[in-house]
Amino acid sequence: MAQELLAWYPRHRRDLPWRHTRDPYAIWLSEVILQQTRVAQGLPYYLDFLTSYPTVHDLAAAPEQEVLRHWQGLGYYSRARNMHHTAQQVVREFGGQFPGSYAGLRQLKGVGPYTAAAIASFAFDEAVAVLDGNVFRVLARVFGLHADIAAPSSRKEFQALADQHLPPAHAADFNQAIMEFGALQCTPAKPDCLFCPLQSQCWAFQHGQVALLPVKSKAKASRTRYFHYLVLRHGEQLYLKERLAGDIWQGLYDFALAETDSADLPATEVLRHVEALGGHPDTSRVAEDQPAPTLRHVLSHQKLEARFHAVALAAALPAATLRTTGLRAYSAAEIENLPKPVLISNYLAKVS
DNA sequence: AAGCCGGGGCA
DNA sequence: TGCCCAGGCTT
Repeated sequence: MAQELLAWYPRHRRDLPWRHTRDPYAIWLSEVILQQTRVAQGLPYYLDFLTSYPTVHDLAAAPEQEVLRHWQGLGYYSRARNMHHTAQQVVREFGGQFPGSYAGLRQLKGVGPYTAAAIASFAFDEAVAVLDGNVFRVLARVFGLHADIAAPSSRKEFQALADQHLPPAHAADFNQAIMEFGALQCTPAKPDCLFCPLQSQCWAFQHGQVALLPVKSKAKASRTRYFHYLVLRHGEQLYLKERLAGDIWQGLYDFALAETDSADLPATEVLRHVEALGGHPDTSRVAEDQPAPTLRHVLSHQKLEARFHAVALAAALPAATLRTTGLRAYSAAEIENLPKPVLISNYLAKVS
């Protein structure tokens, strides 16, 4: 298998920027960005990060909020927070040098089994096999493995197989090759079996089970949440707050939020929430602020139905409210520079 | 082992 | 609508 993949790779590989470097920092950056992310989506972010933060020292010196703003739209924001934390750790504890082994890399926050193996093999030629969604799929089909790839217990079986087939002298190329092969040839749907170099040795092809493998148990259904945002405006400023730990979008900014179990929130309830914040609506403007736009937003595990209730205030919110809620008035220019969930960006684009 | 954490592209 | 994507952290 390794021989076929190593022959296939140079003829089909995509020309991607992180394949032209041995710099562990650049490779680490690309791997963190590409976790659960398609190449096409991650590529512009990789270029932006490398331009904005050419070295690990630059990234470590940046404020976390600025890093999150650059990450805006990529999702899984803990990746950005962990990445920033790790940059500071690498500078402070290792003099700006990344650990040079799988075991050392594995100690870094946000660097799990996949990413450690990727960096160790790509940057340091260490003979450790990567295991990502592509590798799971290729191995399941070629070797006819029916273990549930969503179950943590089946990892050992796949990892052993990958390690066994990894040519120690060609670790980097083999890892790149098998992932690229999964991304381009042995795809989830409609793989190109007709012109596949592994056809003669592929268990799934020989047994007509390509479409049945890999086996993956279904994720449980996601829940629906109803967000009622109070878009409080005073003059030319809007009130926003930072989202805290314990829920989605930690570290990003949104509006004052009332979450209920209904898509509707009567005007009297909106008013009650505004007054609870010490806000006094400018009654002369209430009419023009209706109706409240609704945006739907789908996450991997939640469906959000968000209604944006715009309220013009006759006066600024009291200082006590700002202290207890974290709300603050921002100008449009300031808001542009805050890291925000795509849902909030979409709303702002819609009303501006 | 299970739950949680985004967003986009595609059939 | 459902599935997948160069996964990792917390409980």
